[in-house]
Amino acid sequence: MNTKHRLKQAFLPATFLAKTGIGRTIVDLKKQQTIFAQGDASDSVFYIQKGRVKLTVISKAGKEATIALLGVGNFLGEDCIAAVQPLRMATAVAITAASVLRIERKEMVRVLHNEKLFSEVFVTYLLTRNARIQEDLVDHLFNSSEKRLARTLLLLAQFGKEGAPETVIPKMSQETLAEMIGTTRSRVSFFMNRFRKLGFIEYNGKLSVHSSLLNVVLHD
Amino acid sequence: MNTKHRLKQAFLPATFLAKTGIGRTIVDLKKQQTIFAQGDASDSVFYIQKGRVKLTVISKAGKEATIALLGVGNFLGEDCIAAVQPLRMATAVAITAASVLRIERKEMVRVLHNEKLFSEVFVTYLLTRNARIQEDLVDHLFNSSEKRLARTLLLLAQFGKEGAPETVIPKMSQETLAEMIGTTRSRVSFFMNRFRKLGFIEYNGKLSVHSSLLNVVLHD
DNA sequence: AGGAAGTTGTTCAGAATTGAACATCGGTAT
DNA sequence: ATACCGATGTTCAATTCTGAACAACTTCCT
Repeated sequence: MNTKHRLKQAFLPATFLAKTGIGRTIVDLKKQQTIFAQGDASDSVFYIQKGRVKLTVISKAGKEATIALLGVGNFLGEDCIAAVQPLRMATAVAITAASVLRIERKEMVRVLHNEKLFSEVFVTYLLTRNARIQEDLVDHLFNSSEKRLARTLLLLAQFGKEGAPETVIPKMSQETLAEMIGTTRSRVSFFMNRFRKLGFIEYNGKLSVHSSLLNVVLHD
Repeated sequence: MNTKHRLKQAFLPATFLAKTGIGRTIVDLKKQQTIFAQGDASDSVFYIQKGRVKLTVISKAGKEATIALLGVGNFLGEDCIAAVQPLRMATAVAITAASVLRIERKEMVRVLHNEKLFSEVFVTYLLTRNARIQEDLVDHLFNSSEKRLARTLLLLAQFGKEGAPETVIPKMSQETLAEMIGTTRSRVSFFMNRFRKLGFIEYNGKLSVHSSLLNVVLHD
C-alpha cells in the first residue's frame, strides 16, 4: 500500500471518525458525566461512538429543557465550526457510559475543507438534524402536550434501530420527558397512566411502547 | 485570464450563486407566488437573491404554521440534497416580489462535492440555520406566547440589517404572526395592543418596534 | 434493617390559552 | 355611493396547563 493510498484510507469518514491523531482524541465518559456546559468556551466538535448523550438548555428563569437526545453516529457541539458563537449554547451530558471522539475546531475545519467524503457525510448529517429539529418545532406549533408525549415516546422507541412492533425504551425519568416536550412532570405522569390504561404502553421496570400509541398522534 | 482561472472564478460562491448555467436557472416571482408546495416532488434547491419567502406547514387537522421567514442569502428546499425525503415537507411562498436561483439536485451535489469554497459556505449556512431553528424550539419550551410574540417582532425588526434603535417591520398580518408563534390571532391582537399601550411598538400603516420591547423578553 | 434520596401517582386552585363570535374599520370593485 | 371583503379589536365560556403540594413506592447507601 503506497503512501497516497494510506492517506486516502485514513480519511474515509468511518476511518477518520474511529481514529485518534493530531487534534483528535477519544474521550471515555461515565454515566452522568458532563462533556461540556452551557457557557463554556467552544473550540471542539464531538462524534459519538458509543452511548447516549442528552443536550439541555437552561433558561434565565432557571428552568431546564432537553432539546435533544443523541446516539451513536451523531455529532455534538458542531455549532462552533461556524465560529459565530464561541460559547456552548447548551449542556451535553452522557446519560449512559459513552465514548466520543473529540475533534478540535481547527482540525475539523481542515478535514471538512480537504476531504470530500467526510464533508459529504457531515452535510448529510446537518441536513438530517435540521429536518429533525424542524419537526420538533412543528410538533410544538400544532400539537397538545399529550400528543407531543406520544410522539416523543414513539421516536424513542425507534431510537436504536428498525422497530419491532413493540419496543423497549431506555430508562428515562418523567422529569426528563417533561423537559423534552415542554410541560410539567405531573402532566407526564397523568398521560403515561392514561396511555397505560388504554394499553398503548406498558411498564414495570422496562417501558415498552406499542404501535397502537400511533392512534394518539394520528387521530384528529 | 486563462481557462483555469476563469473556472475557479466561476465557482466562488458569490459568483456561482449569481449565474445561471447547466442545472441552474433564475426564477422571478411575484408577490404571493408559490415556489413549491408541501408534498411536491423535491429535486432542486433554491437560493434567494432578492425578496422574502415564507415557509409554512399544514397539519393533518388543516391548521397552518409558519416555520420560517427567509431572506436574501438563504437557501430553500435544501433537505432534498440528502435525498432521504423526496417530497417537500413544507410550502414556500414569496411574500414580496422575489428572485431565486433554482439549482437542480444533481448540480448542487456536484458543486458541493467539487468546490471547497462553496461547500464551506453551505456548511456555515446549515449550521447557522440549525442554531436558529433550535432557538425557536427553545423559545417554545420556555416562553409564553406573549414573550414569543415579542421575540418574533424583535427578530423581524433585525431581519433586514443592523438595527437602528427603532426599526420598521414589513407588513405582516396578525394571522401570519399567530402562525409563527403558535397561537391564535385574537391573542396576537391582544398582545399587540398591550405592547402599543406600553409604548413598545407603534403602528398606523407601518409597524415600528422600539428596543424597549426587549423588556418583555428579558424580564422574568 | 433503617434511613435518605429520588421517582411516581394524584389532586387542585389559579392562570393561561383556545375557539368562536360579533363589531368596527379601511380598502376597492362595480 | 354601496356592497363586499379582509384585517383588526374585543369579549367570553370552555378547555388546558401550571405549580405546588403530599403520599406511596423504589433504590441505594451504610
